[in-house]
Amino acid sequence: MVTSNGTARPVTLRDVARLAGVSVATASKALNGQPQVKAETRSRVMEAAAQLSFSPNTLAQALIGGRTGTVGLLTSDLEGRFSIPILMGAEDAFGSDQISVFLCDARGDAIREKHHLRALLSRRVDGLIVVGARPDSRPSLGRDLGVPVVYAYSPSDDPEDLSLVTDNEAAGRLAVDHLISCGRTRIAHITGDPSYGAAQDRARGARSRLTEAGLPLAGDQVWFGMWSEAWGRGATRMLLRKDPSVDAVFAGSDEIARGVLDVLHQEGLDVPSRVAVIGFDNWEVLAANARPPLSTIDMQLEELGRRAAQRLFAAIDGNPASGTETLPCRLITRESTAPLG
Amino acid sequence: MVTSNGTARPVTLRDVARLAGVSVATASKALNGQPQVKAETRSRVMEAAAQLSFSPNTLAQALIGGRTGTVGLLTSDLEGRFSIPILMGAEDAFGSDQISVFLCDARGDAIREKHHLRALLSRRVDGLIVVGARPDSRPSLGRDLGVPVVYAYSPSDDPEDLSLVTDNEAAGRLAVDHLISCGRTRIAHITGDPSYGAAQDRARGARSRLTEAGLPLAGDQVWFGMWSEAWGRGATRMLLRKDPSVDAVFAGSDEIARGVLDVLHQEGLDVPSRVAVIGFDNWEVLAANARPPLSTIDMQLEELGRRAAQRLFAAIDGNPASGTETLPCRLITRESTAPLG
DNA sequence: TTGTACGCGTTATCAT
DNA sequence: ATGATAACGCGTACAA
Repeated sequence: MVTSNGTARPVTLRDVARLAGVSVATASKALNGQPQVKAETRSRVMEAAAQLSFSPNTLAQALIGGRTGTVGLLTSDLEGRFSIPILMGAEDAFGSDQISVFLCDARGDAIREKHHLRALLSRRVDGLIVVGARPDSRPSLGRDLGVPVVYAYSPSDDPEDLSLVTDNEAAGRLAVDHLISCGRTRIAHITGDPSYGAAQDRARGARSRLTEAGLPLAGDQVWFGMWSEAWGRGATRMLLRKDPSVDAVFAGSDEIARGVLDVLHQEGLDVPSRVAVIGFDNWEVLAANARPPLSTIDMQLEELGRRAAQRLFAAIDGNPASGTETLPCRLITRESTAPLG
Repeated sequence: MVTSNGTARPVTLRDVARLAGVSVATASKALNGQPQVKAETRSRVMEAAAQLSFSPNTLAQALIGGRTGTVGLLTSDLEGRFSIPILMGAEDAFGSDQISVFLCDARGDAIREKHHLRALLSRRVDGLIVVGARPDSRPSLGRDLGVPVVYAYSPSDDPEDLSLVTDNEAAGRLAVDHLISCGRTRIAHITGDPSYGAAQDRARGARSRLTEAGLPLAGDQVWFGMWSEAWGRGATRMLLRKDPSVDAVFAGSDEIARGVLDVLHQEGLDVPSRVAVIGFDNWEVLAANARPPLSTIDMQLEELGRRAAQRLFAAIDGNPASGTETLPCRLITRESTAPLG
């Protein structure tokens, strides 16, 4: 572990100044592009810096400037697949702006979250993004943290906070709208855990679009259950028994959709000619590799993460916002939905 | 954005000292549990600190101590599912030791990686963990970074670096061993991209275990292809045509295994009574929800991440290691493998 | 054009 | 037991 100055100590501006034969102040000015420095001096300093592969100690800079150029990303559920794209989008947006990201996973534990929060604040992060595990509201971190906070995916329960969420109701409308435009008239909805606000919102959107079109809900009910493939299979069997005439299924997740497809195959009902199926999440591995490839709704979570980063920027720069901002979902059409033959 | 001291400025030790009516030096000692301070004074300081909800500025501490208590996590592929568990394990191990983690995603781009590396070094991280996207060797970051580095999943191409990888050859042996112990004698191997060292290693392990047992490789070849469900389907069809007597399939990934299951169902071959299937990765959503639930190999990536963190600790504390350390995989038995009726 | 001096917040050393 | 002071690495107002 020997650095370029031949010791274990990192290279400092003093080392550069000494090598260039100037004072630290001049070295600082030269490297920071201040105009009041002779061209030849500047190049001598730059050369020295390069030779020692000097990189300024960000901590010292932060201590002066009051800004650390860091933000905290507080997630409750890294394992779940929803956090990741959001996190990627945010990381991407920050990375291009020279901001470094502290990652903290609270694992759904409030104690651990408090702990991480303290750590982040003592590191003087310039702001925080809180990424929830599920699309329901979560407790606010409070109003007086000293740094701006943006909530993504899970909105804060304090309306004064700024939250960014996906528009689940519109997504439900979108899915059903697509099935209708494929000429389907016997549309069913199989979805997951009814305690999820998102499940309710999507169902409401689906119902309202059906009503608009004067169409019934096939099976006469929304099939709530669990977010699993197995439930998709079970619900489909019940649905087919109750209403064999169904010609389209809107599934609340791609996992559920995979279960739906499985049973439709077993029953010899072709997709999409006999029954169209649309999923939710656009979880590529599941959706793109389904047989047939699955049409689905994309929540554009990476975009949500990017947007959260932008909002945080603005707040850091003194332009805070508040309230809940809703982002649209996008329809992805693959082969599991098509116009009726 | 008003902090507890009534201004926009974070609370400093001076504020605490003033409120407690002591000097900053004494306040510091009191809060840091130094013995040479009167009990009553200490409690007065603690109270003041609590009242102002003071938290020490880590930057200033780091500036003195030379240690920042931060590490960089440099990943090349956040999207891929292999980085996440490793990252979780590392974050977990660090979190419990008061270390904060900078997350950087290079997105497989060497330029971006260099960029992030510079940023991390200028933030004076105490160490780095480099998480690769695929289990093949990758270019070393170099020997003279000034901080210790641990490579996880993708080993460094410099043997002087410390790398932690999974034992793919042993994993291949393990999978086949399990199928043999289920009484299977016509075992085939369908796997992914042959340019992956891991694919080759697993295949080698599988072959060597078969040879030991005096068993042939069903289908007379390893079916290399792609890491996709579709390839699993295609390869299985070819396999069944070439060798209908096959009674077990070792799939190189759970995705491939899902494709295998799909075709076996279509062909009316029951799993596991007629054909046993074992996957690889223990990707829960795919494996646990398969029909039937899939036996598979778990790479214990979270443990690998934790281990990487430990090794980095040791190196930071002056006990560096080097070379490649290999971690074992674990067999997960579910219902897709069982003794022959 | 260059150098000196101070401050950022904290800890450690040395007096008191 | 407490306080004044230096030091960490850098940027910047000010003096030269």
